[in-house]
Amino acid sequence: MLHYNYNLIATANQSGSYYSKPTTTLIEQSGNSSHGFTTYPSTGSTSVTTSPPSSDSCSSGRNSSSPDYFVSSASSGLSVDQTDLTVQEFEIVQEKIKQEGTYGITKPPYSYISLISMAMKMSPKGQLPLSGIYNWIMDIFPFYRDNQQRWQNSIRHSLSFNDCFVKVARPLNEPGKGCYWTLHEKCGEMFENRGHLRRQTRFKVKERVQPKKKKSAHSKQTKMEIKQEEPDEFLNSSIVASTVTTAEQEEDMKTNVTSEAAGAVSVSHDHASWGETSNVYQSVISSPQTYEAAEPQVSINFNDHYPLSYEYNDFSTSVHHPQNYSSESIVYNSSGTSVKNYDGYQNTIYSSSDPDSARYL
DNA sequence: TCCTAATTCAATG
DNA sequence: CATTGAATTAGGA
Repeated sequence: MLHYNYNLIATANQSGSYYSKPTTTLIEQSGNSSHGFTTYPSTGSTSVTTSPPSSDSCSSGRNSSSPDYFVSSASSGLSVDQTDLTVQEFEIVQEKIKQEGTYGITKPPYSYISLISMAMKMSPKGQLPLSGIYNWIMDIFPFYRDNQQRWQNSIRHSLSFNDCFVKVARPLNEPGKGCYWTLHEKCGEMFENRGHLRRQTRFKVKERVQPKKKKSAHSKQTKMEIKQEEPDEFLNSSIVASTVTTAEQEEDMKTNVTSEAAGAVSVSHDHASWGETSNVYQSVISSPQTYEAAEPQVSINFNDHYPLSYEYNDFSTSVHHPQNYSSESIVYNSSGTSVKNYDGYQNTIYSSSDPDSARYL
């Protein structure tokens, strides 16, 4: 079976790692495959543990040229873990890439939420700066090399709005701006059932209660419910501090995600701007909390987030991308941010608002 | 058809 | 870059 090879190449240097985009090569795979994408081990139906960056598989001392950094159960002949549909989605993406050289210019059938999740899960540390998310998306899905202003704004909105994404402070001695983003340790597989377009339920850590009633309260707000408050300790649990998801926390999560706790609830305020219990509409915003920096006490070099360079086949530079996209290597600086941009890539093949794009998939 | 998740525009810090 | 609001679009039960 043919697979793209995303071998890790240990060529990181002190000035930071970089991605290189080598020439396209297909490698013959037998048995276990190099999947090309990676996810964290899925340990259960309710949790994808966003493991501390320090335990990222990328830095676990494997042979640098071994593709086993990328784990695939789907193409190994084993049954696919139902909780790990992300892997399956990746398989689909890869198939598409194999056929067409790139995912193609069509709009991928994934929501921004799922794109962000994929990018994070694929990254060596499970966390990426905003620019890293942008670049990953553009690398894999050429569609998003257009209309950047629009969708990138949406990405930012998604990151801020959804509790499943949490900020991780940039290590103190690491230059660069912006923080890292990672998945909440207990957001689970958000797209368990079916596609990656719409989740059944939004993952919420804690309901943000509207601090003050805006006048002109709208009709939409009539039908609201009060959801159960999450224990403070849950809210405050550091995402980098706990690898283990306790049974209790599992319960919390389930409750959190699915409950509508009739007649809840004592509200404990740990954020000044959170008002009293009241109705919530869809604008329940996550706490603007920033988690502790990853491995703050560990010596940090610039390669912490991209400890190793890796190269992958250049599916994004194949036949289907417009000519004005040059395929030179993407070089990531110390913060994992690509210095390459697609600014010159404003072709007009698409309108991102083209509702019909997906039908070509 | 309804509920609400997702997207978009855009103001503000 | 990040947060938030509001309006709109759209997935899918």
